[in-house]
Amino acid sequence: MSRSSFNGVKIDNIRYFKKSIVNYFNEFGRKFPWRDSRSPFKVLVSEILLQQTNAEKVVPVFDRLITDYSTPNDLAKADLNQIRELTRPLGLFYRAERLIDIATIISGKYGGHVPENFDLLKEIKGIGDYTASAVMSFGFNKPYAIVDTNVIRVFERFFEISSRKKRPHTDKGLWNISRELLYKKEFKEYNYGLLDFSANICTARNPKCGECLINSKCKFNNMRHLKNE
DNA sequence: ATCCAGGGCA
DNA sequence: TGCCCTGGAT
Repeated sequence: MSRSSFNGVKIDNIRYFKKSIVNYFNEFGRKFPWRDSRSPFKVLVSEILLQQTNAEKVVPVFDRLITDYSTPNDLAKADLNQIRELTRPLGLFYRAERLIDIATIISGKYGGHVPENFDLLKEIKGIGDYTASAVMSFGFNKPYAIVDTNVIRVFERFFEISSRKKRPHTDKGLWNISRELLYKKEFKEYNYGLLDFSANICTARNPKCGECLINSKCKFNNMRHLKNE
């Protein structure tokens, strides 16, 4: 069995975890319009819209946005107020500017093509570690691991680890763990599965441990049982 | 009525 | 390190 460690804490059940997450996706994975296409631009737009935002609400906005502005060049030329109007239902109004700024850089500096390079993506203001990784994985079919707060929560609970960082998503150790856990054969299914599992089962509040398929090996759930009995 | 989760920037 | 903005939980 593969083993690793995080801050000195042993991590086991890695194989089991990977496989279970992929299985979860195959059975319960969510369908979203941005998951149908392998267009890096669509993936990028969707990830900007999804930040801090309920995925269900993003669907109609994404459809509209990607129809009216199907390329970075189109979006770069968009009227800010139009984009503000379109994204209004999602809140976080700075996103309208962010979308246009990102499209402008892609349009101007990269000839209208989303750069297929993690570091170049990160150079663009508005794209951080998570978004760059998501674009590489979902948009460019590259086996990049993802780390966001939801993913971290799953790791922390299942493996009973905990980041000491104030901002865990910047924790190098967690990124390393995530890379190790990445199921490289089906990394997309695994990454999507991780997101869906964290959104539907391993939620921040009131996690649905009762219907969780991997609860028997989950440290968090086992500890929970000990407390309640 | 409040509180908290949630990526990335300045 | 606070802030953006809203829904969901308490």
